[in-house]
Amino acid sequence: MKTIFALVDCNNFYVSCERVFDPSLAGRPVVVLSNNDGNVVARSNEAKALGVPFAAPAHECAPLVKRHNMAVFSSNYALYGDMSQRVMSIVAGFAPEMEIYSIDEAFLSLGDLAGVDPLDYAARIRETVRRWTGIPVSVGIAPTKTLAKLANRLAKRDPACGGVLALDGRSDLDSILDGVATGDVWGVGPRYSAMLARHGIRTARELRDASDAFVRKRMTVTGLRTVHELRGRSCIELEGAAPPKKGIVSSRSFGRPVVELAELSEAVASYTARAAEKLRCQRSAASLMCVFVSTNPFRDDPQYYNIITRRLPAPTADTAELIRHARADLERIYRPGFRYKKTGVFLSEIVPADSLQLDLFAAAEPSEERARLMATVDIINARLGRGAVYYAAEGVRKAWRMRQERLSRRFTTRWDELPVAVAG
DNA sequence: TCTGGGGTCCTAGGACCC
DNA sequence: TCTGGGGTCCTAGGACCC
Repeated sequence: MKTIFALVDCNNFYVSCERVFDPSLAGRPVVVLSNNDGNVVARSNEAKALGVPFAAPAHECAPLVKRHNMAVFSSNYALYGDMSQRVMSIVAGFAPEMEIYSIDEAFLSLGDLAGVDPLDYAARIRETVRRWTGIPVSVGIAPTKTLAKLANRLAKRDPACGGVLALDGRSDLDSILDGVATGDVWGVGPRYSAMLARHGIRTARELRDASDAFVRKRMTVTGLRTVHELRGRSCIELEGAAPPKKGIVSSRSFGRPVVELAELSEAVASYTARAAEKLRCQRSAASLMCVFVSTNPFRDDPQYYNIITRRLPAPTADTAELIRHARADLERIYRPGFRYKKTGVFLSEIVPADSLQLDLFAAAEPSEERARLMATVDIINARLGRGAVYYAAEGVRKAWRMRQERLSRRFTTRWDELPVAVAG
C-alpha cells in the first residue's frame, strides 16, 4: 500500500502558546523574542502583516510596539515545551506512526484510513488539537515528506483552505509548484536557491524538472533526494525515536558584558551542568569536552575568541567532574581586560553510559554512589523545576544571566504560576 | 543598551598505509 | 623522459533544518 504522509505544524507556535493563557492577545500583533531578548523568532499574523521580518533585532521593533500596541514576550521554553508535549500526545493518537520533527511539527504516516477522505481526517486532527489545547495547527498531506511540508506551507498561506491541504492526486500540481519559490522547498536554503537562480531555476516546478546529473553535481545526494521527493517518489523515511545526540552544546549570551573570571566561571559551570543533564537524559557519557569564550563581534571593543579541547580520562556524565575540568580549561583560555559576551561547552565523542570503556589507570571505577547522586539530582529538578538543586560553582545571583525582561508565567509547569480565572 | 541556540549530513583534501 | 595506485581515516568547511 502506498504511504501517505501528513505534516502537522503549529501556527506561529510560541505566539499561540502565549495567547492560550491571555485571550486579550487575540487579534493583536504579538512577537516572541529569542534567548537574551535578541531577535524576533515568532510572529502573529498581525505582526507579519505589519512587516516585522523573521529574526529582526528586538530594538528595531520599538516603533511598531508603540504605534500598533504590539505585545512582546521573552521566550518561555518551560511553557512551550510543555504545550508541545500536549499537542504531540494528541496527534499521536491519530496515526500508527509519528515522527516528532521539532518542537512544533510532527510527520505522520497515515495508515489505512478505511475510506475516510484524508482531508476530512486532517480537519479532525486540527479541530481536536484546537479544542483540547487551544493551539491552532495546519495539516499538509502528500505522498512524500517534502511535498507534505509544501502542502502545509500552502495550507497556511491560503486562508480558504481551512488549515488543511492535500497534494496527492491533484491535476493542477504543476501550476501549484509554479507558484512556489525554490527557497521555500524543504532542504533548499538561501545558498542553493541563489545558485539555482543563476542557472535559471526559480520555482519548485523548475527544480523538480531539472536533470538528475545537474542536481547531483551541484547539490549532492541530499539535493537529489529532495528533487525525487518533489516528483512524488518517497526517499526520506519517517524516523522513529530520535537517536542519541552525537554532540551536545550548551551556551548562552550574557545579559551584559562580563569581564571577571569569577563570573565567567559561574556561567561555564552552569552550562556544563546543563550539558551533563542532557547527556544523562539520553543515557550517554562524553569523552571529549570543549570550552569556548568570545567577545561581542557586533561591537568595536577589542575582540577575543578562544576554544580549548580536553580528552577526558574516561567517558563521564558526572556534573561535578565535568565542572572541575571545564573551570580549569576556562582559566587557561581566559584573558583579562576583554568584555566577554558569550561562553559555552561542547561535549562530543559520546558513548552509551552502560558500556563504558574504563580508563586502565583510573584510581577507581566510577562509583555507584556518584551515579545515584546524579540520578537523584535529575529527578528533583524534573519534579520541582530546573535549578531546584544546583552546584554552588554555578553561582547564586547569576548577574550575568541572559535578559528575559518580558517573560510570561510558567502556567502549566509550576504550581505557583498557575493561570487565575477571575469571575466577572 | 541592542544582533539566539542547538543540531545533522555531505564532500574535499590531506595524512598515512600497503 | 619521467616520477604507481588504491584504500581508509580524519578534519575542516559548507550546506541545511528548527
